[in-house]
Amino acid sequence: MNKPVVRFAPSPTGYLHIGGARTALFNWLYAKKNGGTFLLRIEDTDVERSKAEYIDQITDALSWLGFDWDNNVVLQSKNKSRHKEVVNQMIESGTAYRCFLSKEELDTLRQESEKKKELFRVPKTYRDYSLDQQQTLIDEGKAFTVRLKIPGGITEFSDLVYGTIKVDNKELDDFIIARSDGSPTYNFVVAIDDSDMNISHIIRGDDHLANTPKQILVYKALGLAIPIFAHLPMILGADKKRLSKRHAATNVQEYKEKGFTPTAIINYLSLLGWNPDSDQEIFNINELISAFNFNQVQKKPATFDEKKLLWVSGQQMARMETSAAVKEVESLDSNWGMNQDSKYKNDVIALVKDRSKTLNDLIEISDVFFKESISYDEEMSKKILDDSSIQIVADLHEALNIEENWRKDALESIFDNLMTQHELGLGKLIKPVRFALTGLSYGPGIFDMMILLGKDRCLNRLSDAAKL
RNA sequence: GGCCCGUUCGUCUAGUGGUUAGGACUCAUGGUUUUCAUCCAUGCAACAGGGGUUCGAUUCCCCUACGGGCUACCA
Repeated sequence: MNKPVVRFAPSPTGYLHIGGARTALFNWLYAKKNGGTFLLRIEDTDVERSKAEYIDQITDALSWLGFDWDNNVVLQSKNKSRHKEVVNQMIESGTAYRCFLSKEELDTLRQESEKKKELFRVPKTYRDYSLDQQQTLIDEGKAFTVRLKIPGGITEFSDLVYGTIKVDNKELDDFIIARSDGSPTYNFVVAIDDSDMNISHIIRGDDHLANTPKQILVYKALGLAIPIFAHLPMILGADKKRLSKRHAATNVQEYKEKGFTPTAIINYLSLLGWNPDSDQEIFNINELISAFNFNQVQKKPATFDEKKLLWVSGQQMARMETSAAVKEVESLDSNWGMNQDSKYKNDVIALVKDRSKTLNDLIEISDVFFKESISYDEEMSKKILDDSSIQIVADLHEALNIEENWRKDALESIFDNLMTQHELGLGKLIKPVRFALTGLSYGPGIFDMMILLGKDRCLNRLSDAAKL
C-alpha cells in the first residue's frame, strides 16, 4: 500500500474549534501511524465570511497542538484558475452544462412545490442543450450557472467508519459547480483540490457524509481516482447540539488559556468517538499514534465533557516531568517565577504538580512560593481564623521562632507539642496554619511546604495572619 | 417534506444469540492516625419503544419515536 496522504481543510471563518481540532487530530494520527503525509488546506473561497486573521489563528492553534503539516499551506483561493479551467473542460466534454435558470425563477418554483407539498427538483431544462444552443443564449446576454450532469444509477462508496453507503442518483439534483459569477462551489472544488493534492484518504466530519456522493460524481465525471473516505461523528455540546459558538468554550485557544496542555487536550479528544480497544485512557502522543485505528471509531456523536477533560489533564499533569512542567508554565505565563532561582522553581513545581489538574493550578499554587507576602480572602479568613485558630498560629510562630533546625523532623515535633497543648489532631492544626502560610485551603504537604518556603517567610506570614 | 446516518449507566465507552451487561468520568460513602483538588476501596446508575426471527434476544430483521447531518448560486 502506498503511503497515505491526508489533509485537514478548515475554512477560515472562525477560530479553530474543538471539533476541528479532533478532525485534525485523527488525520494527523492516521498519517503519522502510516508514515504518510499530512497536508493543510485553507478553504477560503467564501469571500464573505473568510478572514485572513483566522488563518493565522488556525495555523497557530494547530502548531500549538503539535499537528505539524507537511509542505506549504494550500490556499484554495489560489486554485481559482485551475477550477475554472476544469469547469470549462467539463462543459466542452458535456459532463457539465450551462443552466440559464435564474435564482429567482428557481426560488419561485421551489416555493410552489413546497406549497403543493411536492418534492422540489431542479428542472433539467438546459441539460441537453448543445454547445451552440448554449452559445446563442450567452450571446443574448443571459446569465448562467454550470451544473454537473448527473447520470442515472446508484452511487456507492465504502466509508472506513460507516461502511457501505448507497444513494440513488435520482436523489441528487444536477448541482451547481460554478455560480453565475463564475466562482466554483464547494462540492466541486473540494473534489478537484483533493485530487490535485493526491489525497488518498479523506478524513472529515460526518456533516460531509451526505455530500460525498456528489463529490464522487465529480471524480467520476472527470475520470479521477476516488479516494478512501472516513467520516468522523460530530462532537456535541452538553445540550446535545452540535458544538458551536453558542457553547461555553469551543475554541482551542480558550483551553490553552485555561491551562490545558496540548497532550491533555489531544488525549481527551482522542477518546471522543474513538476507543483504544483496551482499558487504557491515558495516552501520550506516541501511544496514541500506534493505537489509533478506524475500526474503533464510533458512528454516534459524542458529547464534550469538560469534567473528564479535567481528569485527563490531571492524570497527564501527574505524569509530566517536573522540568517539562516548568517549561510549560513558563511558556504559558512569561511572568511566572520571574527573578526566581531555577532550582527553587523546579522544587516548587515538583511539590505542587501531583495535585494540580491544569497548568493554571500550578501557577496559582506556586505563586505562594514566590510572593513575599500574601493576601488573605476576607471571607475565608473569618471562617478559618477564629480566635482559637489565631492562637494556634501565634503559638506556632513562637515555637518556630526559636527553632534552629529547619528540618522535617524538627517541624514535626513542634507540631506534636502543639497538638498536646491544644488537645487537637494534626489535621485541625494544619488547616489554619496552611491558610496562614498560603491563603489557600488546599495544597501540598504542610512540612514540605514550610521547608521550601523557608523559616523567614513562614514566620512573617504566621505573624501577618495572627494580626488579622 | 425527501434522502443519509445514528440510539448501552447523567457523560465517554466495552460487549455477547444464553453475561451478575464490563471499564472510565461525575456523584455519594469510607480509608490513607496531615488538610485536599492527589491516591485507594465501596456504592448509585444503562441495553429508546413496539413487533417479528429464535428454545432464547441488549445482540439479527422490520416499524415507530427521538437525535444528528444533507437537501443553498455556504464551506
